[in-house]
Amino acid sequence: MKNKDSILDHISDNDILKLDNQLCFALYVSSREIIKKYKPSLDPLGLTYTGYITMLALWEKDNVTMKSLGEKLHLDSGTLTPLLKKLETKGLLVRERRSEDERNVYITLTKQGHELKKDTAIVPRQLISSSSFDEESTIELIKLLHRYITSIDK
Amino acid sequence: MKNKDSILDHISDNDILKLDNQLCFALYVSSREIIKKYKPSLDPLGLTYTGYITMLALWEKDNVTMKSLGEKLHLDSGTLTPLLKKLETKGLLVRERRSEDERNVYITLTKQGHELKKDTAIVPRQLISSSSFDEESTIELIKLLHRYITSIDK
DNA sequence: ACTTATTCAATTGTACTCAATTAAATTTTA
DNA sequence: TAAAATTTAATTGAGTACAATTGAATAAGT
Repeated sequence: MKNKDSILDHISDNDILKLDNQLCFALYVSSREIIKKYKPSLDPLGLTYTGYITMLALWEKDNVTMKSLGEKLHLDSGTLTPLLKKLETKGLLVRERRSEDERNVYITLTKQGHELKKDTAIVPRQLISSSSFDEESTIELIKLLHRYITSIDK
Repeated sequence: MKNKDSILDHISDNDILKLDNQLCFALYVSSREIIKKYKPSLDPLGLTYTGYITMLALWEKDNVTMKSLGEKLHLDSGTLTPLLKKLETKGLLVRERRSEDERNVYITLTKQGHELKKDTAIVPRQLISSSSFDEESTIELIKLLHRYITSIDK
């Protein structure tokens, strides 16, 4: 059984180093540009981008350990500990250790944290409606990215 | 002429806030995860990820102003000034103002900067060959991302 | 020419992001 | 059960990102 021909077999050093051929660079730019677009919508809510996606995760499921939250968001304690402390200070959530296993920190939304969800629903709507990228391509792109993340995760 | 039905017309607040429906989150995770994958390849070269893409841009075209380099990389002076100073300290490039317009800082690669290109060509090859994501999808993904970046830029 | 506006890089301050280390709690193993 | 290994969060330090401000140089307007 033959291996399929790979692009790598024929591409020159010069071409393989071109910025526009790098998946990493396309992801890097896209990610930073889209995060910038969120700022005007998030500022009035008092949320940073990282705070925003953390709240999205918690609105889906709170009363979770920091570890499982970190796995969902692909963030570690170095990022999450200070971020969650800030969100706690803002009154959106509570961090607590429980006697069953004192190592874990459980994150639970407060009433205020739950209530913020209503005001936040306009955020993705604003983003999508101000975008000139068509819905079909957006859905296709999200699907491809999920497949990519699954492949890179292992 | 009727407008096409938009997903936004029917989707619930709950669904539109789901993490897995957010393009921004898929981009955010993909970008950070792929950058992490580069670290083992870049460490031996003494390059950070940002230093790496900066060198890619300069290997395509050096003797450019910081401004035009920043536009290519979507980075501003707050990020580039300290980064370029570090790359200059490492002997990879030179930063200089010219009498024709003292506002601009021109970036030029040194001999050492040019020579690093040879050793770097293995980096994207290592990444691609260690990836379980197929080439066809990768190319498709890059194309979609370029279209997306073009659309978000304006 | 002179004033005003613009451009560009540098600086400052805030907020991540992550690798590596530390310390406490729990689990596993001998 | 006592020692060793593992798990979990917190901490530390380096390196970005980026908005906002500053200051110098140049361009535009009068």
